[in-house]
Amino acid sequence: MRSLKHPRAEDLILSDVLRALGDPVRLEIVRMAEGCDGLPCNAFLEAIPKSTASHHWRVLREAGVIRQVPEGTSRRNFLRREDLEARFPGLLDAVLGSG
Amino acid sequence: MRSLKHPRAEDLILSDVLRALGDPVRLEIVRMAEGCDGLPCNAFLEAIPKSTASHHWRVLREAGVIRQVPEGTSRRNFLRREDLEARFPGLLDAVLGSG
DNA sequence: ACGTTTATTCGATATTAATCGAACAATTTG
DNA sequence: CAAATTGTTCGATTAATATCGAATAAACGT
Repeated sequence: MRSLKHPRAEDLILSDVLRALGDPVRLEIVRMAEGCDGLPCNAFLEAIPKSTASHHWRVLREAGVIRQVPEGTSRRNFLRREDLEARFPGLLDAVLGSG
Repeated sequence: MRSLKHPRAEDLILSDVLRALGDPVRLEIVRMAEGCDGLPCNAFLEAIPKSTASHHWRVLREAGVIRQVPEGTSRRNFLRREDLEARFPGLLDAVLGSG
């Protein structure tokens, strides 16, 4: 369960980030992740099945929106605020700040 | 060729806007539209076929990113800056400002 | 009316993406 | 080692999207 590939900050691609965020479910995930650093992947397992959630976490990770850190059998999810800010200044704030 | 449906500013949906922008071709269109108010739809017809371009303009229009104003047999395309700014402050600038 | 210009719509195809159950993998704990 | 916990991967299905040529439509000029 190791080997989680994360793109480097300087390799983030804007259209990939926007597409990752351009899905209602993932937008919900990201909003939930805001202010909840270290959120586990099953954060809202009553709402959607494990495999679906896993898929969305993966899309977010591969786009560089979140970073996943294994911890036991679980893993903690972090928004890549600094990396996103460095590459696309103001973007994450704009996305999170909007109702 | 009339009846171009545009969503109202207050009805813009963030995930729709992000998905519209989350495509390399459309991002290119929007970047080109920046500073080129009134761009016609065939702005870069050497690059992509008419029908494909029309499709992308439509996605952008229906998401509320651009406004299309008929003018003769053509139509002028405008970024909906104010509307986007009112609904999602900082978003468009962040998208356009990033390399 | 006719042709030209500009753009949309249709139809078909191909690709990508979302969903979710079942099986599997990795880690921790007893 | 066995069981429990947490996620991933597989496989299948369904839905959405991208692409583009050909036909169509609308507005304009002559």
